[in-house]
Amino acid sequence: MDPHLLRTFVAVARSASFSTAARELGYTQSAVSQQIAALEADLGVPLLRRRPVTPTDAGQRLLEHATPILLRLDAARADIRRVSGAPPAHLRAGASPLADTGGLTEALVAVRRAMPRVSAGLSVLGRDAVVTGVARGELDVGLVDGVTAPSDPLRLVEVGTLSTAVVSTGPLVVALPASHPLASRTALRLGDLADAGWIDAPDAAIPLGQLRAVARGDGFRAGFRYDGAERSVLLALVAAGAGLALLPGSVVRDRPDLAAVPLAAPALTHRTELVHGSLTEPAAALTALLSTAGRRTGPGTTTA
Amino acid sequence: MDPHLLRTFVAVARSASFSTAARELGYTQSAVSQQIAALEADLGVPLLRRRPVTPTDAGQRLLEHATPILLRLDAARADIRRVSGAPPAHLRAGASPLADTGGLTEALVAVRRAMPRVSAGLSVLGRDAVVTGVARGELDVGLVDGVTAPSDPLRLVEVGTLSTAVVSTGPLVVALPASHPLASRTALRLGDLADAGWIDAPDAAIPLGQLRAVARGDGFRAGFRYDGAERSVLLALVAAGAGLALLPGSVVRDRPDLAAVPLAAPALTHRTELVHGSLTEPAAALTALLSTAGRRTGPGTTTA
DNA sequence: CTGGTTCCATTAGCGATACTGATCGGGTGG
DNA sequence: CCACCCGATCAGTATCGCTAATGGAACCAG
Repeated sequence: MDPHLLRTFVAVARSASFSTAARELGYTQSAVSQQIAALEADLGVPLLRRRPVTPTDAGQRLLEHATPILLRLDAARADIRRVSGAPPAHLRAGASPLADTGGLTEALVAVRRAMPRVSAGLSVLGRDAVVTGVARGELDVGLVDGVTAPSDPLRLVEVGTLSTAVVSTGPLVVALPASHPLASRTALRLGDLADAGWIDAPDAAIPLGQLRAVARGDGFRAGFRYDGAERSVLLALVAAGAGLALLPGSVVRDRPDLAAVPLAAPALTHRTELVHGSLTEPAAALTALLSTAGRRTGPGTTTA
Repeated sequence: MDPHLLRTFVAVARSASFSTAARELGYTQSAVSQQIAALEADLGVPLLRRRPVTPTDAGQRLLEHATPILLRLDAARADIRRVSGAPPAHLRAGASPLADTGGLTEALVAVRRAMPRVSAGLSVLGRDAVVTGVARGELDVGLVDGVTAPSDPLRLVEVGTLSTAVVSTGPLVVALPASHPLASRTALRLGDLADAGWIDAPDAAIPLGQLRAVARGDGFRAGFRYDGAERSVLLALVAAGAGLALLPGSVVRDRPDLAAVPLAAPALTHRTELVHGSLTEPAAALTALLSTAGRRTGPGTTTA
């Protein structure tokens, strides 16, 4: 179970082709074939059906493990690189689309003022991509948002020794067209809306999957899917009656054709958390500027 | 970052000796020396100080990653073995000392009656050992107990694709000597007891570390440590005034020299959860007998 | 100070490993 | 039925990773 073999196994399974994977990885087709054979010999089970190339049950299981293992190996590398070597001259931040970046932008600018030689960058990415980016060392800090009960931590992808700190929390609102029968309510219960028509907009609103996980209720069926991250487009969809959307209260500006009704029950808040590994020098300056609320640390970790 | 190298690195760091680790692993000392050198060359950093053998900062970081990575690799192996190959003729269960094994013992016996050819076994282990044992495939099912807010899952060691199900929940009680001033109370708030003298008995009572993590309060200092798992000894210690202990209500039998006062706040319950990977045939029979309450599944997993 | 001991590093040599390039064979589509 | 695509297999070779032997530093006893 050499990581090398795992990596090519993942590539083969993803591309459903030995030869394509070989080209991707810079091997010959023969090498890939032998690597897969070695893996199968080691585990004593066929992992792939050939022609067409499809994972077997065992292969599927291995795939589910391989990605996190490879991620964790990268994370270890990145972690070690951070503690050794000179402090880097850049500061790369990542944020999920709905994260509260208010403090971050200011802090980034402030760090650049204090350390003019460091270049700064900010990328907006999916929630998981932010966390894995930080783990891999491609980002120095990440800002991730999500929905939880007020006292619970966000449920992030587990990658080991990352620290988190709460940056801000706020209410959630249901966005409805102004003409909707519930638009005049002052508060809404989620249970009443399980059967409403929702827009599934993973990048522009709270993803319905996350909602189902937290609310434990089933339902929340998507009648419409929006794959962009543009908030104004999403709100236009809501106004046009494509469905409802759950959003952090802070992002819904007053619009005449929309109503934004606070969520009353269950008690859920929108929260953005700061994620980072052991801090490089510029990143430490940044987090110092951001750390207002109480610090918290991932399981099995201590904050320096 | 071959797992092979990681494994010997962990062994060397643990034993603080190249030669001892070599003997443990069945290598020559030379091989171990070369493996460590290879790892250091790969990462570009010294991982160990020699004479005496001590991890450097980078080595320490690597150690924190290596154990979970190796565990996860073992878990992948075990997972694959479970889906392939004949159903095993044994059923190995593990349970943490305070887990509610009431239903389990009956279920084990029932499975043996239904499938006379399977041999059954039960091991009482530490909480983490139960979870890692299940992950590694050394156990087919595990019963783990812990303390949480009523609607929260137990915070288990993260090893990937394990499923969990609630088996039972119950109240928590504070065990006090009968002569204690608070012994006559009908309920106690944990906040009032942060500064009391506690007995830290990780195997015989709720570990104070878990208590601190869940209650978010600091304090709960240990005035006395008991490393056994014998409940009667712990209760005798409490009666003798060595300190307080937090226990699941169900395990404190009436004793004249003891009081067991329910915990009123914060709202915490004692819960035992069933942990398992994909189920072998006998294990499936067992869990079917145990699954009364609602099923729940770990992040990133689906229950079959 | 000296000889012995312990421990890790280094080197030489050898067997195993893992790659490339070429070839084979089966399945597919024109 | 032929051409082609794709994965398996084989031969050959370079590299890797092990053992065995040796080297050198630190430590200890006398």
